[in-house]
Amino acid sequence: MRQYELRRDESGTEADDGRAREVLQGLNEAQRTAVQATDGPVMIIAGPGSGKTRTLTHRIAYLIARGKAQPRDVMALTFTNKAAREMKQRVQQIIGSGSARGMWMGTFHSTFARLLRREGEHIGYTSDFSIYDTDDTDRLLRNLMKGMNIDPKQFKVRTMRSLISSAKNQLVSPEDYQRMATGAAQERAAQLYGPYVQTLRRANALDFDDLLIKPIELFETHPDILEQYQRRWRYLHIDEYQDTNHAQYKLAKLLAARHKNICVVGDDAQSIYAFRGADIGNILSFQRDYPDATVVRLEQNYRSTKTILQLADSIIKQNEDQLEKELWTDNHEGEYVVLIEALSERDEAKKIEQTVRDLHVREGYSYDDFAILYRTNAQSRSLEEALRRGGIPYRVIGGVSFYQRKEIKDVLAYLRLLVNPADQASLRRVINYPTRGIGAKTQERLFQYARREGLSAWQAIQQIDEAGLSTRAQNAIERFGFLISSHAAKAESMPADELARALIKETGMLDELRNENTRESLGRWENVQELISAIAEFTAQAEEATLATFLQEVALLTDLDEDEGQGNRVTLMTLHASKGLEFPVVFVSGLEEGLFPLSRAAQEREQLEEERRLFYVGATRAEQKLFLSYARSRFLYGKQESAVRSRFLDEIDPAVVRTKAGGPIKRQKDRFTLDEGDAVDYDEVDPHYYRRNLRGSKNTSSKRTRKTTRRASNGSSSGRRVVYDEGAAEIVPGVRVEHDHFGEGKVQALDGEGEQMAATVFFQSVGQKKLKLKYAKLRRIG
DNA sequence: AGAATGGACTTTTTT
DNA sequence: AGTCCATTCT
Repeated sequence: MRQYELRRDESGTEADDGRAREVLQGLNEAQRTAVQATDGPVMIIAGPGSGKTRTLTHRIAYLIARGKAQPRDVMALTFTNKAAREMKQRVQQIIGSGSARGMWMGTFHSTFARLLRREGEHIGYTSDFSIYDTDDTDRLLRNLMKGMNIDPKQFKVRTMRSLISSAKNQLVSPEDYQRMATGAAQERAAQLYGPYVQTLRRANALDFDDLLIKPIELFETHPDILEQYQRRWRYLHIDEYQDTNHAQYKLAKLLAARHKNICVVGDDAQSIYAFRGADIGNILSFQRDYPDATVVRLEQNYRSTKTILQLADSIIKQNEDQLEKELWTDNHEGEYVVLIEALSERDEAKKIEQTVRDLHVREGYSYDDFAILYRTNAQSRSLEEALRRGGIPYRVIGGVSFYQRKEIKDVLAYLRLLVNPADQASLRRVINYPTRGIGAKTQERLFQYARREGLSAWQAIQQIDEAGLSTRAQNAIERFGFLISSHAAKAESMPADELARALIKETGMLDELRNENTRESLGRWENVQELISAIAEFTAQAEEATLATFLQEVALLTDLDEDEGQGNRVTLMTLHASKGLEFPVVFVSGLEEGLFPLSRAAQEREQLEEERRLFYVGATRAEQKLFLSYARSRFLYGKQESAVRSRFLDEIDPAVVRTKAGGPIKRQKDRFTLDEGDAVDYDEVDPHYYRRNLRGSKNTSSKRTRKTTRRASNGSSSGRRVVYDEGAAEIVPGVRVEHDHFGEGKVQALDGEGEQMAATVFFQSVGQKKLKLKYAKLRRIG
């Protein structure tokens, strides 16, 4: 594509028209309509693989090419930082380098963090505020709960956090929430909400929700500032609009109110973040908010084969809530979608690994053509093991990312404390790490003293001699105070990376890691070094290159933002993380009841529909080949559990799916009929049945329906599933065995390893016995 | 103060 | 299996 110089002062000339025409090249009719609708509100309803981000990008380029807007008039809000980066690069590719300068592109969170850096002082935040992630807020909440005698066993911290979070997102104040809270959990959350907000405030800290609601507060209390930004951002673009929450919706509305040049892109069928407060209603009601909106549908799919699209369509058709949309593609028919059936999660992983290897060797796919998707992060383990065994390079996205690692968070906490001494969460985190003689008791006294005197913890440290502590404790605290303040004093004169290095060195963290001298501790040591390089790199090239900015941006980074990166590797990630990506070959694994859909989600229609959309998202990541897999038993939470394959497999169009052997797939209903011939109805089966513990038969659910009781007790018939595993002993829970003395019995459970392996067996003659396999000669029968 | 040990409990997705 | 907690040991 030809490059253009940006000529700011010649907008509207013929040359610019030519440039604008070029921006439209390679777009289909619908995409062009969306690009050219430059005035007023626009909603683009776009299916997967329809080039929606591309359309948005070209629209921005078009606005500039046509002279409708200067780069600084444009704002684009994306789902990930990476998406923003790519969009910026694309715009520059299309209309010339440097042409995106001054554009605000980024996620909602990073964009409004930036805004608060500039304007936060108007509502009482200095620009070096700390951003608390869920780890920090959970700690903080746990402390509050302790102080208020709320039992964390009865009311989980994460539950409290998410209740408070949704109240915040709904813009409900602590006072109002106290009034409207119903039920024990909500009432507790209402109790915590006020103190929680105050603690954050005192710490000059913001949580993720604050990054959105504080700007709203700012705009509502300072109309002049709002107007200034309304004037500036004349063109507002929002990608993945179906995943915006109420606060984001409100922000968009405020900013667009003046010019109404708001362009949103989204797909209601891909809304998968309701648990985080995303409101699918935002996209469904866009036309109500902007009655004169231009609505464009992007229905042509450029990504997937006809077969894959047909499968995806058969999934999403099952949902009641959706906007009308007819997806189609010019692509090839493609191959059947393949269902991989496995006996255990190890077996599943092995079969996936073999398939990857096979396609790599026989069909020449490169490793980065593959993505393996799963519902929960815990599932990556067995897949990783299989890939490692097979010598296939891979990378895992999500899970514990670099900036979530303990050693990194520790260092970051030190640095945050330097920048923002009010930051209480960080102070608590590092005050006694590495251990320096400030134990729990001393800390408690310190915080008590601070509270009594109405001081921040940091202020209390400054005057610790008045706190009446033992000399030893006092000295330890003074030393810690000096450690922080002496380095904070150097912050002005020293480059951030050097400062970080000096501080870390003096804390003794590095020595401790080195002395431990294990592979893990050396890895951690390297991570810390890497962090210091990252700080150096950031300060060398960022626009606002302060340590505070670094810390804020780092808090908002995700694994997804990482560059595709080095090397040719298979990608492993959750279905959620796969949003917006595409791969030639995709595996959707773990299609089992209770896992996908998750058992909690299967209860209510709305949640079940979200799971189904998640399946839809996963399936539509695939360009050429799609594999679905499930295992008949799975090792979860320390136990081997049996599993029934997912109801989603029954919902998909059987005409496009084949088993690995090439045969048509059998429907669940055919396989798991009861003796009487009744078909299995998912709604009637106790969900616990699916995840019944095969070992230890005691804790089977008491709330089984009549049908399932009958089914569970009827030994060898079609409903019974038994755990097998390749290479595993013949003796596994569920099999019938024979013993020289006791006769026939059934294995209930296995435990211990190697020599110590013992089986709990129920014998008809003598009842339950626990026998060491080494001594008892058990023979498997049947 | 801090390390070591044992028991209870886990059971989702993430900006 | 891993984590968090309380208790006990050093």
